[in-house]
This record gives sequence, structure tokens and C-alpha cells, in this order.
Amino acid sequence: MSSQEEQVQQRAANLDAIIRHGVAPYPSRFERQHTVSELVATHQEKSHDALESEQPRTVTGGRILAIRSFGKANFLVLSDGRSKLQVYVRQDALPPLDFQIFELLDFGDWVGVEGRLFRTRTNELTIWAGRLHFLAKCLLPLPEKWHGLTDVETRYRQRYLDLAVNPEARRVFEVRSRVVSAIRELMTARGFLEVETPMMQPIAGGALARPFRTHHNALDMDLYLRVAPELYLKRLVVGGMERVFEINRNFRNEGISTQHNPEFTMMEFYQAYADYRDLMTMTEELLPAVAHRAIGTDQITFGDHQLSLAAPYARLSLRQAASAAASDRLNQAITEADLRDRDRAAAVAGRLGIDVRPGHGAGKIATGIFEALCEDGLRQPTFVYDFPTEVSPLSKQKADDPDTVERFELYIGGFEVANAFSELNDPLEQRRRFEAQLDDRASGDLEAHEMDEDYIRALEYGLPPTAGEGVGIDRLVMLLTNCPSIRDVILFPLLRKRD
RNA sequence: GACCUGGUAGCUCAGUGGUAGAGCAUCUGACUUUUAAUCAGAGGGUCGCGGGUUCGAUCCCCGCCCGGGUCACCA
Repeated sequence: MSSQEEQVQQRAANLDAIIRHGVAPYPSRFERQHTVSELVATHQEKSHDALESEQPRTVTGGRILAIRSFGKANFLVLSDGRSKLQVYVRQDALPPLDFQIFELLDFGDWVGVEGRLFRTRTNELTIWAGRLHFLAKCLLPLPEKWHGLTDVETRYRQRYLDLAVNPEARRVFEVRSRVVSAIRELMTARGFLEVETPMMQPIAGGALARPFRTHHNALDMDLYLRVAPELYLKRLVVGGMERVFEINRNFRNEGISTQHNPEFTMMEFYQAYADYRDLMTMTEELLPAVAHRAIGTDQITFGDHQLSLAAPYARLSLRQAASAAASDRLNQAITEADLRDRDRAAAVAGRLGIDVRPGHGAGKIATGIFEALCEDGLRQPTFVYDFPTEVSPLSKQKADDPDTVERFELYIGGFEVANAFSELNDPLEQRRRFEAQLDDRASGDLEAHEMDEDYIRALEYGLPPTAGEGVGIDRLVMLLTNCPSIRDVILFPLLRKRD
């Protein structure tokens, strides 16, 4: 018999013995007076003498994370998932049945405890147990108490084990929860209405990305999982909802990396009467406020870098940044004008070893140069603005420069955290942009945007001047929790099926 | 998709072309304020899967499966 089988059998035998004592193996409910975390918070600062005079009593419960046995005196470590508290179990303080049940407990079991709080000789806050209540069995051996669970594959596949034994895992997801609620509160306070738009869409629009496909049987209709909520949210602005936001999942059928999970969470919002400059200001206000609420500061450590999320953020024009970086790299003056000329831009890219495809215009090439040369270096928050029109089919052109749109992306820690622009609201121009995308699609670009006639019709009814932005929640949480991989901030990241 | 790297006991990890190791966990015994409790003893392995080389493979070679990283693509 393997060690695993032996331990499972032993635990099952203990459960049988508990049942033979007439104790319900899986009771329905247990009423706690306090959680372990509440007890720790309330009594952590109290001295031995203070506890002795106060004699605080409690009923609490949790999972047993350690058992230290001395025969007739024993210590349990009880966890409610956030905090740990020691329980002192001595034979002469418990009813005989409770002590018999205690002797059948295993590391990982769930128990309820009644007793009074005191401090041991080693000054540890402890519950002196007067009653023990069996709540649920742990039939499988848990990972070790000292090293915890470090195998990343097991941590992702069996997140419950990670959460049960690694306090740091719990902390990450608490920060994540606070980030989402902070954004809800801050957006709502600014007059934004939270809405939900379709995640199953007949046309996967709003971003340049490859979608997942699915099928509705009763309607016999092919559908896509959305790559972005953008086009639906702007339809709402057409309908007069001047400030809307949505926090939800997007799905993109593309590669997986430390910064990409096939499903990821975006907060996307639209504000009528605003342009992209207004959104830079708003972003500079929003992110530090979220950081303060989630982790108590806007100064963060990310890998080897100390980053400040406090305003103001650096601002960098995309073509200026790309031409400056190319000049540096090639040791020759490359101008912004060079990057606006298709042939000259292609020559520069070629010398930099950057892939240029036949369908790529000057705008795509300039963006490619920027991404290859500049992105990684943008550690402190930086707005990269004025994107080529060619790569921005839903953004409004600058009044004096039709090759450039009013758009920015916010980079922090070397990756993109937000993307925003003044929305293109001219239906004729939007139709031309879609048609250009169709040309790209015809020449093999699977990420090019499809024509969306209903969206154009909505614009024909009139979209007021509007700016919109998407903020990557997973990436923001990575920054705030110093996690190098997006999988560390997603409870159940997508992994291959395991036989 | 390409390249690099890993998979050994429930967990964390050593290790070797010749019967597979440690700590924790488990089991037995001692112990009524310990805390990685301690002490004495015991059990526990298809060394990811499948081929090949070899007298003999966990180790060398090939293929596959599942992770991690870098790149490509993207947010």
C-alpha cells in the first residue's frame, strides 16, 4: 500500500470510528460566535493578565492546520483561511466523548471549538477548549505545514490546496476583490452606471483579436464569445446613458503567457462629452485611489522596481518614442516623418529585424517598432499617445492629422494596463474604417475587425462626443500584488486537460 | 508554433548505468503550556508514459504527456 493509500485509509477509519461514537460525520450547521480572524483582531494586543481577568469566551471553528500532541495535553492550530489561532486541548477540560473525538482528528479536519482565551507560557494567544465539535473530515493528506505547496501546477489545478496552506495566495485574491469593489465605488461615485452587455455576440467586435466560437442549438446560430464589450457600451451612450461602465470577462483565442490568459477581466467605461485627454486625467486619479483602497498605498514594488502610481504620469507620443528608440538602436537619425512614410518605415523596421508583412502600412510598422523597442522599458506609469489611425479602427482622428487618432495606452511595469480613446462617432468614417479592416481580413489578418452594420446604424442615430477606456484588471492586480504571472492572480487559470 | 528547463514517497527536495534517500506527513509507544514540539521504533516508490541501447536504465538515446521560462502573437 502506498503512503497515500495508507493515509487515506487511516483517515477513513477515523471517520468510521467517529460515526460509531454516534457523532454526525457531516453536520448541517455550526454557529460560531466569532471567526478566528475576529478573535485574533480583538485579543492580539491583550496581555496574559488582561485575558485572565477578562476570561473572554468564544465559539469558533476552522480547519486544523497542525496538531501537536503530548498525550493528555494537545495543541491544534485552527485556521479560518485568513488567520490562525492555537487551541489547547487537555483531557481533563473536555467531556470524555469530545476527547475521544479529538483523538480521531487528522490534520486538515474541520472542527468547532468552545472555550476561553488565554495566553500560554510562551505567550501565545490560545483557546482553552471546553468543547470540541466535529464538522467535516479531510480524507486526503494536505500538503506539508512547513514548506506549504510550491508546485505551481498543483497550485493552479487545485487552488483549494493553495488557499488552504499558503496564506499569500489568500492575500492576492483579497487584494483582487478590493480592487474590483474600489473601482465599482469610485466609478459609481463619478456618476457612472454599471451595466452588463452580451458576452455571446453574433459579431466579435470592439477589439482586434481572434474570438472563440460557440453555437446556440435552439436558434441554430453561431456565436462568438466577446473579445470586448466596446460596441455595445457605445450603443448605450447613443441611447442616452452618458456614463456607463462594465466589469467582466473578455475572451481571446490567442496565446497564453505570463501576461495573457484566454479569459481575462476588463473594466471598460464610456463618458459622453469627454475626450482622451480627460481620460488621462481621470486615470491618474482612479489608479492611485484604487491602490490606496486595495493595498493602502500608491507606491508599489514590482519585481526589481519601485513604482509610483501617484499622478502625474509620464506622457510619450508613440511615433516620437519609436523614432527616438530606432535612432538610438541604429545610431542614425530616424525622424517621425520617416515612420509616416511606408517605404522608409519598412526599411527601418527591416534593419531592426522587425517583421513587416505586405499588407502593413506605415502605421502598423511604426506601432511594431514601438512595441519591439519601447514597451519593456516603460516601468513607471506612462501614457503612450497619438496612435496611427491604421491600428485604431474605432478611434477618432486628430482634427489636424488624419493619420493619427486621439488614443493612448497606459504602460506600467513594462506592459499595457489600459487603452483609451476619443470615440469615432462619424458613421461614414466608421464605415470606411470597417471596410479597410475587411481588406486586411481578406489578405489574411484573422484579427481584423468585421463589419457591424447595426453599430454603424447606431452611430447614424448620433453618438455624442465620447471617450472610452478599458482597464485590465488582472494586470492591475499583478502590479498591486507583485505577481509576475497573470496565473497568480486568476483563481483558476486555463491549463491543459490532465488525464 | 520554436527554443530552454523541469516531472523521484501525500508534501518539500537530494541522488546514482548495478537492491532508491532525507525532512515533514502517516502508523506504534512515551509525554497535561507546546509551537517546524521532542525521543524510540515501523511502514510507505510502476523515479510522468511508451519505445530503444545495455548483461542490467530512475540515470544514456528517441517519441509522447503535463508544467515553468524566453520568443513569436496579443491586452
